[in-house]
Amino acid sequence: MTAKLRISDVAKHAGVSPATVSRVMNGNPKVDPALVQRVQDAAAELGYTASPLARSLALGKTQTVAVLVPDLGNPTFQAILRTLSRAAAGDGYHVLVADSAEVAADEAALALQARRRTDGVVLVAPRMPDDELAAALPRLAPAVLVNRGGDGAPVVAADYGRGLRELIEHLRMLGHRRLLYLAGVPGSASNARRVAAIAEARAAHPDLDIAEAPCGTGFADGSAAVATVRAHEATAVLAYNDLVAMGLLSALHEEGVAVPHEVSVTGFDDIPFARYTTPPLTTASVPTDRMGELAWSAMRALLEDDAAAPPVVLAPTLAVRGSTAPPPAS
Amino acid sequence: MTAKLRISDVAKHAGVSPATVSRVMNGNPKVDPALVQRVQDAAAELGYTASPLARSLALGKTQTVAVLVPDLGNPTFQAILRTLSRAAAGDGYHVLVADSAEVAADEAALALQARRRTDGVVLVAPRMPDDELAAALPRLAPAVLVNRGGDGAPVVAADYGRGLRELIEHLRMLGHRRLLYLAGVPGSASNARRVAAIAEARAAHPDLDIAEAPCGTGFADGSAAVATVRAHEATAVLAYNDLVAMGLLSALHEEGVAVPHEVSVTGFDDIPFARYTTPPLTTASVPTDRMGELAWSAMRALLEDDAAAPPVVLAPTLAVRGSTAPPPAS
DNA sequence: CTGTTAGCGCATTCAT
DNA sequence: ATGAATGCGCTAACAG
Repeated sequence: MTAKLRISDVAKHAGVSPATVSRVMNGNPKVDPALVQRVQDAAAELGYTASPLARSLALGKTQTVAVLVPDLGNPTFQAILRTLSRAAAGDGYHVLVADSAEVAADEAALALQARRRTDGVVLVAPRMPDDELAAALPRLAPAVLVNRGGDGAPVVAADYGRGLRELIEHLRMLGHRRLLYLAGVPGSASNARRVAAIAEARAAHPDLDIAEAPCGTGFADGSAAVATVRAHEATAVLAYNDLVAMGLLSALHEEGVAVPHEVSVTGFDDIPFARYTTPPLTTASVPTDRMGELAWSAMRALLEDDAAAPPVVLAPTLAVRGSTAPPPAS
Repeated sequence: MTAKLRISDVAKHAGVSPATVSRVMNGNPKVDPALVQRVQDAAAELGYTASPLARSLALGKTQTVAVLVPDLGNPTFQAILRTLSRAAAGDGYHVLVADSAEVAADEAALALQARRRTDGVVLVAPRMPDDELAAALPRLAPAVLVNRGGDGAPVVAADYGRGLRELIEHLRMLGHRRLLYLAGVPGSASNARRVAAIAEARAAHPDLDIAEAPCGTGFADGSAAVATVRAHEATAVLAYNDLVAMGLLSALHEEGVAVPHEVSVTGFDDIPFARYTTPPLTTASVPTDRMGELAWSAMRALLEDDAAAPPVVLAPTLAVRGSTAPPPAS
């Protein structure tokens, strides 16, 4: 009963040719209603479903897209994958995931490989150098870029610079003048945007003193940065992202430093856990769900409408919570 | 140069037959070394790579497995997907992901559909009823079950009952006698295991008073349970999982209830964020990474060794952190 | 060892 | 409107 059925089996059972069965299965309008019925009955009776594999080979389309992420453990990428996956499923597409495990050197090869089994690929925050990306893009098309610029592919990104600017402005309005930025990976595009935003803020507000310290992108990095933070005279800390902020919050708590009473802390991304830290984290909320949806829309446009979607840059929104407050009276 | 190359193109370029090219590409040992070289050169020169699609159709194998999860937003499933995906990639396999969005009624269909494009499917904590699962399994084979029992498929699971027992024992040793269990979804297998463990504990320790209250599985549920918790006289709360515990911790903090001084709280799963809550969460650490690896091993065994792996039940380990302490002297 | 033939399962010309 | 042939791109069985 679970034997593999071919289209010819159904054809015989219905007393028609394989071609007719194919037409019926694909809803081809120019078939005799009577035959349609007979074929459908036969198919139902046998429990037949066309082989997606054979179909893919014949049609040249797999109804599947690949999504390449640097790390499936990163909340931001998880959120994007989740919404993208659901949106794609809504349109009858499947998703093949590839995790480069943050090894930039493997990305291009992984993407190419995944692309060959699919109709297109979504590159989420690819870490590979610009020239490598530019070289790979033509071979990957149709492709969509998330959180990374590039030529030859629609882009869906968040405006990290703007997010940090708003965070800085928020702290400034609270009265903070001495800030400390805990940087992410030096080479990354996201970090560069933030650094640029800091430069702008300095120019716009000469009374603002913003120091920068190397840090990292995870809990442990934030936790380890506690010494640096205490050594500085800053009254507020801009963590690279929520993970770093959470690590810092945790370490600060252990050392008995009150947040936000003695020092304010901000994150970035607004991951689901951000609102449940102690105190709840003030952060720049990146609309990852929307990004996942838009990335799919862009891909679908390339796939079906054959038209490239215009670049989309989403503005993070400020989420003010308990980890920021006016600086201590001193 | 990016034109689609067929095997025949390489064959002509090398002056051999397509079959020979195929043999070379697949490392067939019985080919003249000279020809091997010529074919490899030709392939390299043209930049040829065999079409995975055509290969799949001819071989009847896709080198891809499907992973069905109830929710890509759940940290536990994310962790399993992550390690599973990397393990599979290590063996040259790809992963197709399907998210049922917690709609149990769609699971079987989704799994079947995904299975047709792949060589096997890993069902992670499927929510569908037992009879439906039993009916679907034969059609899904080869399949691997994670955190859910079933006939006809290798099982990789965590011993939730044991985890809760250890948590209870930990609290008992601390001196707690009145506990409150915040339950998950009533119908779920995971919840049933915990409830059974509670029954055992009651039987073993008559002096233990363990109440149960319906709650849920997310932050919001835990947060909303704060009223229930305060109404009870319990000195310790066993949250269904870490998310519930975090929501509760947060709400408790807002209401000025000191943890663990006034009340102890335990979680379950040990998600990455558990050690960064305030206070850090005492929880039963479920080895999700190991589970992802084992699930892949089981699948690979079915795929390549054609042998079913024996069921594996992993014991969670107690992670004692700051959210539990002896009950208040009262 | 190598080339030729025949599928894998389906969609789609092309005739009728 | 339907059936018969042809191709999608590759691998395997079969000769030679």
